[in-house]
Amino acid sequence: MNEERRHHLFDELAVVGKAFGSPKRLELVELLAQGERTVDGLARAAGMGMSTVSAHLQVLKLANLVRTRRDGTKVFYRLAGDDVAHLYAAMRTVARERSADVSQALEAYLNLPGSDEVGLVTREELERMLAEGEVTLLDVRPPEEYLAGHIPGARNTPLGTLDSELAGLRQAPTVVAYCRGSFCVMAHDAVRILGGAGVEARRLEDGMLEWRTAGLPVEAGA
Amino acid sequence: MNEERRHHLFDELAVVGKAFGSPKRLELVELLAQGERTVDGLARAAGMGMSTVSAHLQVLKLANLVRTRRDGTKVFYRLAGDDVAHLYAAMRTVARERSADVSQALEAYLNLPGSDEVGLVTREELERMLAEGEVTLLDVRPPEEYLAGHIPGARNTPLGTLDSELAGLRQAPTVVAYCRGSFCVMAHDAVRILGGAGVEARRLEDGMLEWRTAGLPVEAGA
DNA sequence: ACCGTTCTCCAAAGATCTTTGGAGGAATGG
DNA sequence: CCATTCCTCCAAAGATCTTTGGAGAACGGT
Repeated sequence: MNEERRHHLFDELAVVGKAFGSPKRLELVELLAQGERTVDGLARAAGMGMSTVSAHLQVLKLANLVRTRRDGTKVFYRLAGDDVAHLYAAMRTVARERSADVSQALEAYLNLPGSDEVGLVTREELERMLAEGEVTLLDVRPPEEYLAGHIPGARNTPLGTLDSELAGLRQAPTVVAYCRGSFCVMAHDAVRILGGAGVEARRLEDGMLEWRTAGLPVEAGA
Repeated sequence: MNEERRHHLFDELAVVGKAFGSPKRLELVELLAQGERTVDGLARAAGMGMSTVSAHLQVLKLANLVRTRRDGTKVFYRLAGDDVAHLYAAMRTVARERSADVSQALEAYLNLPGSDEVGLVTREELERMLAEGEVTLLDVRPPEEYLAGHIPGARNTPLGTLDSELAGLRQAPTVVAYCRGSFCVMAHDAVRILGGAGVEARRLEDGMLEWRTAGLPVEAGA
């Protein structure tokens, strides 16, 4: 009779755990950590079918990890709070530090051709550089994510548009690129592309997710 | 070709998530957070079959969340590190704060007859009381867990033995009881039992798990 | 009212997870 | 070297999850 209640408690707790137990759902959380998105925005970005995305979002919603907002025919999903982003980030960190499989998979994903880890910039360094105004900060994520929130002072230059920015960047002071976070490949790609075109660029060691969870200021809109 | 690598990364990450996605496994993690245990120690404490426990432990091991140590014919399992206990605690907190179902299930489990939440003691208060030596601190967990680590200065008085301690406790200064943590019912029961026998006891607001993850000193053995 | 858009819900097939008893492996002690 | 203890592995049944296409609901525009 009390045993039952304990089981019920852990059953409910497992609902939250299960929500983090599917790769597809984790991809969605990773995207939602960048800001709110519509269902088909997510489907498009993650390369999944709409029904599939919707089903996974229901699971996240049942676990109270996401909330929704309706605007016309569109439904926007967002994380239910900062604590959810924190939890996701914590899980990622534990996974990466504990599991050799995770860290290998991460390296394989990020270091596609070969390692180019010269000139990493820490958050603290970046803050200092921004305060002194001696940095060109590039947010290389897709525009929607930039609009939903970016580091104050950053300019949105999605990967596809980098080519047309080369001329300007050649004369710029220190160029620093960032993207979603430490599980995101875009800033790696950007630094590689820029380097190949003769623009020396450095990379922020992590990204927007970590910037947010560190409680640093975020700017939204253009 | 790169898409594949991303999927592989999230697949690996989900292995860790899935490990937290089963109620039985969460019960085991809750027990392991108190200290190392043998397989059948866990089976006994959680009321599960040995094969079942062993299977769940393999899942946790595959996710690198637990480690094993062999002593004779026995195999001891323990959490792989403090970060795992932290992650579990963080998940519990998010679940409790976000999900009404979890907090209701928790209340139903803890407040069995009715609420008796008078005289909660915070960690800070307890530290002060311990420093001034004006407290009788009761660890009401089973002996194995007490031996594996307890708050310095605590005396082990498992629930079943409380009756025989009543005489002594009536003369003791402030009595404070604690158990595993905020999802554990034993300290609630202890305060209720003591109160019913005319011993005024207070309860530490959480328990050993939170004490540990706060980085406070832990004493092992007798 | 009707249509197009966006999303949710449903049903069914396929995949994965959980539980179980029992066989088998590892270590110990006689 | 045999018996015992403690644990892991195996196989199979049952339960649960995931994915899918398509029906249908909510909404805005015409």
